[in-house]
Amino acid sequence: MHNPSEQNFIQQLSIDCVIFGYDDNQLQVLVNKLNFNGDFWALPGGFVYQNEDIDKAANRILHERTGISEIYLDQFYVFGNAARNNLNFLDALIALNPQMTIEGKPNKEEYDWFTKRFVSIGYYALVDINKVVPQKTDIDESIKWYNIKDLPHMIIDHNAIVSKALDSLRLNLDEKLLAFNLLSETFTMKEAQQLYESIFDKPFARNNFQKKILDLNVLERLEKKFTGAANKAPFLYRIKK
Amino acid sequence: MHNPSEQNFIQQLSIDCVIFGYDDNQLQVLVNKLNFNGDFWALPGGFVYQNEDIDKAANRILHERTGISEIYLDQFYVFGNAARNNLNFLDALIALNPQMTIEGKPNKEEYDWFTKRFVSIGYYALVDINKVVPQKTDIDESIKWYNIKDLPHMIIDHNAIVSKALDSLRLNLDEKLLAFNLLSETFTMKEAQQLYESIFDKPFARNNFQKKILDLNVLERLEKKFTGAANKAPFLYRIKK
DNA sequence: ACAAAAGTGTTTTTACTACACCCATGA
DNA sequence: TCATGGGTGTAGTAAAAACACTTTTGT
Repeated sequence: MHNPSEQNFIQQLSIDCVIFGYDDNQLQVLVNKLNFNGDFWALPGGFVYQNEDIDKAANRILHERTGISEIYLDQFYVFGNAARNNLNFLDALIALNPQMTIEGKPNKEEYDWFTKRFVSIGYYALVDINKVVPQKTDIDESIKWYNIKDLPHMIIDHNAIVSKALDSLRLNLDEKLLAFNLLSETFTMKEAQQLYESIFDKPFARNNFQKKILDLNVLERLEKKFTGAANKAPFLYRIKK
Repeated sequence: MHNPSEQNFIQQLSIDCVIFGYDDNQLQVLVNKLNFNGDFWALPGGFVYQNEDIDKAANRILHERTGISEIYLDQFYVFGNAARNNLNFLDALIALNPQMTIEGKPNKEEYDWFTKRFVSIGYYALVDINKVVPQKTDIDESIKWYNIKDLPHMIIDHNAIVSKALDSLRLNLDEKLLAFNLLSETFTMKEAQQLYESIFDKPFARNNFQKKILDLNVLERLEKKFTGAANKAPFLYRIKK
């Protein structure tokens, strides 16, 4: 685990990323499991270099974890409760990881920075799940997509951060036409509808949905997609360039 | 000027407050003029104690400057460009304030913390301008209300912070019914309309505005307000408890 | 021919806007 | 009685939701 003070990071400031993907008709969130004994999950996050814009830092973290850049990314909230520190997490960690102690006590110097209170800026990203190869860092045992309705219990307030990210996504969805970032380059209207339904967790009327989306005037209709099913083949769409 | 590192503040993190009031049919913003030679204006701001929630810190800063608490307060954005520091400000300051130098150079130690890059959390507040007695701190020469259309040129990105705050206010206005925080406890429909018109900088139709606001079902109608004018007396309204 | 799912058109409802009228008030 | 501004009702318009029908596809 890196000591941010050694790396010219801003102290006590972190960035947490809620990376949304879409698969299996459900919203998915990228979560890593930490590389310690015990089950500790966390959102991908990081710190801000002294000479780095916070937006750049969020992009860097995202690129490290997903391998892609030029992804949609939006700052949505700052989590800054005074109680927001890693003390509980460290206690649980120490109990299960005796190698982290010296004569039964945690190595105070090494973990001092880490147990301080952190103010964390929340960013959410929307990515095409097929273009992403999740990347572990050295503190991760694994990094995987989890259905947003079935997330593990994460450290600190990371579950609450996901909730708030989803609220912000819903608010900004229509305004910024950003849902399509979650789909592959071409998609059918039904896929778009199912995506919207999974984000808002409610059904939409098929015909009215199509009308509403096409009236946005941002999609172009391509060829039909023949699936072999015994029914009318749907058109494929793509975002207008 | 306080050195935040001496006061157990989180380093390189600040809070800037856009305090909105309403007077003279126009939105007003509380701005202080700094207590140095030269014309330096800044938004009321401050820092976050190690053991203090960021929301509490914003409330504390607001209370210091306005004397009131339980005011509407909302975090709206984080300003975190790497170039966001006080170097330009300090240069201008030094040029006009020779007493701040030692043998022609600024006292490096004293201003070191101050010239670092700061990440600032923006909060906006809505206050009843009549209940506020603006409070100077020791770094202020004055603190005054300025018409939002006629703000002075402020340090760093403070003018941009006000713009962003106004955008957020407009977006949240209907949703959170918070405009009425800017009015005194009882008000006429015309006053409410003029407030909305000043916030959105456009006219509303009188009858439709009344219908829309009353349909929100958050106001109760009180007695009439007789002004002595030769016309029908308007009703007073108050937010339902 | 049939079921399934896609495309499209029509009606209904709702919300918003524009226009119009009447009423209270004090000079 | 008059001008002024406030309250309210109604008609028109546009957007959203509900309903209905037709077309394409492979078995």
